[in-house]
Amino acid sequence: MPDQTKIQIYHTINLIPAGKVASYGQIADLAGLPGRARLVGHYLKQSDDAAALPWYRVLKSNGRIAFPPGSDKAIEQSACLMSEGVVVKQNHVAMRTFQWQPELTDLLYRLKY
DNA sequence: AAGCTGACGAATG
DNA sequence: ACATTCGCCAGCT
Repeated sequence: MPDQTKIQIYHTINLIPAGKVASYGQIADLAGLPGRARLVGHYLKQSDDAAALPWYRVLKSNGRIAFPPGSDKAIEQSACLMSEGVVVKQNHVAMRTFQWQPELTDLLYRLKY
């Protein structure tokens, strides 16, 4: 039996739309695991591309990339985000404009009608 | 068993 | 914007 919480977390990460980002804590919350941000990082690390997850869309709550500036991973993540239209400057993203907001976007969509 | 280490977060100075 | 402190807890010494 696979770990249920791990599945929940992977599933939630898969819901992040291209061109948007989410924080580790946000993923934990949406997966029903409030306060477990570190667990998200933990499972994301061990996943190692077998799951084809959009790991690069997950950032720290303050918009910073979780890797040291200039590191291979940081550069890779930055490149992936830029290719989706997310503006990355000095290892950080403007959460105000790029953070995924599920329920709010849902509301805006309904309000069109 | 006890301590440390994290792809973290929020609050505080 | 940066550092510190504390909360969090699965996995490894």
